Amino acid sequence: MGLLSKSTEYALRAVLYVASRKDAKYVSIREISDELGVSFHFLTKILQRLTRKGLVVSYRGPGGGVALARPAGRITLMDIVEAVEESDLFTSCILGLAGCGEKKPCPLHGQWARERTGLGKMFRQTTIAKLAGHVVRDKLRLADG
Amino acid sequence: MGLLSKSTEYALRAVLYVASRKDAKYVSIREISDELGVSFHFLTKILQRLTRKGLVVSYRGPGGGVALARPAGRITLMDIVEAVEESDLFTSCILGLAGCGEKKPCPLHGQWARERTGLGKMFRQTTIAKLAGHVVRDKLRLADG
DNA sequence: CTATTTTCAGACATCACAGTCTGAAATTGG
DNA sequence: CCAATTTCAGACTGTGATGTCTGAAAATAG
Repeated sequence: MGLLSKSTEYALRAVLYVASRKDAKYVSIREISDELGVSFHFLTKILQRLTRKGLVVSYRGPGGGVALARPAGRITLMDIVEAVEESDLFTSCILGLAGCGEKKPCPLHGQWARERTGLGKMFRQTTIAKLAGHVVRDKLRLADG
Repeated sequence: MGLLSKSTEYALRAVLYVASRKDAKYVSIREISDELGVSFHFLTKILQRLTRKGLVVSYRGPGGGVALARPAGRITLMDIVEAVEESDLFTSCILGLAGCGEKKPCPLHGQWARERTGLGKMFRQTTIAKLAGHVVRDKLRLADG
């Protein structure tokens, strides 16, 4: 099992792509799906979710597309993950036990809680701006290959 | 998305349960599924996988059931995960990009690689014996509630 | 040998995620 | 107004993980 769902992977890649071309006003979903090599219609649904959540703004018609709703430096990975992913990786028990916590821990609770905290910190502290800058400077790819 | 699949969660809980009752020679799958509160038939399939992989030995007939194939101190969480889980969480790209690695990293590669290493260490260094001991000593539960 | 208990094996059903398709609504440009 | 472009909306299908069911095979006890 991957850490993130396909939907979340695509959402992150799409947002990073948009951020990495901040010269453009709106970036069309068709361009994004072509560049990322993913299904146009599927990506459309995912980006609509981000639009409804207010992370992205969209515009219809020629020259339209999507753009970030706020500066990339104020959007974190966690913002995207929470908007798309439903199950909460950062609070649930690694053995899937309901009610696992400090009071009634599962045998792995302590160790998993530590790892989970580190992961959460990474997602909360990393901004789209930082990664998009990384992409532009080092010419990193957002597609397979 | 959870970190582990349901199958892997059940496998870990079942193995921990068996290890925590090391007085018994064989523990029947019926007893395990009752104690864990999971489907008997589903758990049977998962334990058969562990049997085929050589982590567990089984015996049919009255008084039969499953037992650990080697001392719990020589079975790690990683052993179980690798036997049940197919996709490899500990080597794949967090954005799902094929060919992501040190040479052609995705923008998140560095950060994810660090977290991933910590996770892998936890799974590789933690033995069933340690956790089962934890369960027995502190009377921890392996079922919901 | 017979009946019971248990794992083994595989078919089948169910469900969520992933992906496809068609058409409506909005916007632009001529 | 008209045609083209693009997002929005939702129905539909495919696929793999999850879960259920039935019966065979092995072992035990009487």
